[in-house]
Amino acid sequence: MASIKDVAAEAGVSVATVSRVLNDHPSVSAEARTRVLAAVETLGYRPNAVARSLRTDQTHTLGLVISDVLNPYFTELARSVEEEARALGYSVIIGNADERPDLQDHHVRNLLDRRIDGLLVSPTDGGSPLMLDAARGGTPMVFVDRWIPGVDVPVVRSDGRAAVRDLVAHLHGLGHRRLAIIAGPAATTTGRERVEAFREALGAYGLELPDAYIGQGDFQAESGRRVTEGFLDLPEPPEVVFAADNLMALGALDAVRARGLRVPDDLALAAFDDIRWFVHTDPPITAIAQPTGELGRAAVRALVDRIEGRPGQSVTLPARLVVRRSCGENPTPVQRSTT
Amino acid sequence: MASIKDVAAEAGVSVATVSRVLNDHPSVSAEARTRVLAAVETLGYRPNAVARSLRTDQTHTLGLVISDVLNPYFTELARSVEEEARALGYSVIIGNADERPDLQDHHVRNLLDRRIDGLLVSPTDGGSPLMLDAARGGTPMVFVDRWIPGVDVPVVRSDGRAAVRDLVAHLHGLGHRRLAIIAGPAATTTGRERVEAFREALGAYGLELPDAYIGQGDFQAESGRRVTEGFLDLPEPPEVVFAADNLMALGALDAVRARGLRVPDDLALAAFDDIRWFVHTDPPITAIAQPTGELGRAAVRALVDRIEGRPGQSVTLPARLVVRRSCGENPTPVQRSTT
DNA sequence: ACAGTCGATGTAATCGATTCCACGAGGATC
DNA sequence: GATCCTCGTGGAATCGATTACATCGACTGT
Repeated sequence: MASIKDVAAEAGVSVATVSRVLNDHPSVSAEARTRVLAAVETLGYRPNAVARSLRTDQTHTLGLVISDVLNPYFTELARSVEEEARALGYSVIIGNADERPDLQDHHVRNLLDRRIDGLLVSPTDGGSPLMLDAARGGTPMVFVDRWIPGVDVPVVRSDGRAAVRDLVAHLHGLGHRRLAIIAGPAATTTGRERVEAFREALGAYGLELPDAYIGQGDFQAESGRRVTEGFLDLPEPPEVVFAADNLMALGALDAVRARGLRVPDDLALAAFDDIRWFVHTDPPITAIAQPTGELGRAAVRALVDRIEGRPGQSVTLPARLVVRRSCGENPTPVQRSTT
Repeated sequence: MASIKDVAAEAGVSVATVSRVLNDHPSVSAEARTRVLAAVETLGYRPNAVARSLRTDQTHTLGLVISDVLNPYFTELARSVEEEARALGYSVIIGNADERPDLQDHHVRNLLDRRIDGLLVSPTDGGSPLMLDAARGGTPMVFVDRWIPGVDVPVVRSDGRAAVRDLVAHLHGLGHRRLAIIAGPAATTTGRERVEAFREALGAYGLELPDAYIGQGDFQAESGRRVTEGFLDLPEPPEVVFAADNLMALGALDAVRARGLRVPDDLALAAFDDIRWFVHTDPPITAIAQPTGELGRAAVRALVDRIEGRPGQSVTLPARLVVRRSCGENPTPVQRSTT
């Protein structure tokens, strides 16, 4: 592969001049510029990004560590992140943690070794030593969706509190009184927050959230299935299950189906995170939708701000309830005004 | 960030010795090794992968350019690719082409500039000049799922012919005679092949595939919706629609639903690529399942073989039909023996 | 006419690693 | 006791870019 020296030789100039042309530095003669450009063309030369990064100490690359690529919420997030990053002149390297802290650490380390300019993380746990060091250390960082408390890093996320209240209002209106939740890992902020928001919303109606109605999941489908089976085995099973993400909702559907039961007649179902398939499931699933694309874009903007020396804002956007038929028929149209 | 020089100073040895310890070169004294390791520990030193790559001309990185991250088939592929690559000591950088040739070229160029060790591509088109150059040029390359004919690059893919025959047998057995297909772009191999396989299979039953029953899609949901609407507007609409991927099947569902029609009574539906949600859609969707994980792993093995100087085999694995209820009730269990 | 300025260019240092080569000490061989 | 290896080590070149600094010619202003 041709290097800058080859181009310089071909054009009959020094490597400095070639570099100047490539980075369009002002003081290059038109003459030299055309000769260099011609040489670049004939040799099919492309600058070596590795060498360039070593010298400039910039990779123009963002690292994105997401919790699970198989979760449509995170792929949508990843897509919007890449899109916005590209628009701002950055590439993105994605690391998939599969909800495993060890894998998450592996990717963070790998990205740091590659000297990415900044890191976008949706942490799967409360923060390993490595993650905390990275956050405190030099690398610009932004949390997206989930975050780690007590660390001075901007957070871009969505607030589901109001939407959860709307959901509970909807469920209560349909006559449901025994409401259960499939929670995410307590080590994650979204794992805890969604339970708390649910409990608070229930409280407003004088309802309790007994421990038996809090199933411990891990944001993966299999745990949703397992927890739902547990609920169904209870002497007094819940009337509604609220899954804290879409994959656990899928697992819940598997469990209900395996028993030959029906949603919503035997068990109503709602989920956090809306995905396109929820429109076509049997029945269509009531869900809380996050402004995923906007979240991804805002996160990139915040990170690039930090990288380029500007402050870098935390952002919180509201989620909203999308009512479908999985919690009961003839739903009262409870929608929040925010779009 | 600490460099190898800092470590050398801290340990009281030369950088050469530090490098030897880090790459466990045999001729280093136990004494020096422990001193270096201690210095590494106290400084929290991590080798700069950029510098290392520049010197060794190896990045231990694979590029993966996929057609669409929002397509669950490709995310599953990406996941298995990353998994196998990690097991073999490589990282993966994913580029999402969104089914757009220009974006695909952007990512290929970007990956080449980063001097990745090898490239895994599922091309969105017949091959841009850049792609062809890359294939012929030095970079080891392997095609996965889709490929470009006439280029000497190993191909790892799945053969759906037998499964499509099974599908048509199933449909014919249910009494369907007017069968339509939502095709992928003619510029992609999978776009063409699936139509051809379908046509051939129909031929075996003396059925035609008229042009009006071939809808041109682009593997995205919106095109599936549009094409299906066209089918429904025909004076003699088809009885079955076979979508060449899962996203176009989603679009077809949208279209059917928008008209207040029902699957399979008003229109039967089948899809290429099986996904977990197909079990829970209304009705569950009959699909052709690819051994996606195995495909990804085989592709990585082939690519790493090439990178490390071994031949690099093409691999073709069979797909299989999974019958559900979207083509009609009481299905004859047509299953191929292969798992 | 001469000093000063400016624009274009080249030389060389530099980024952080790897690795060839030379060198010195110590042990084995005769 | 001289020679020859072997082993551990350090110095320095190298990878492919960027960029500070020096140089040189031409032009300008007085």
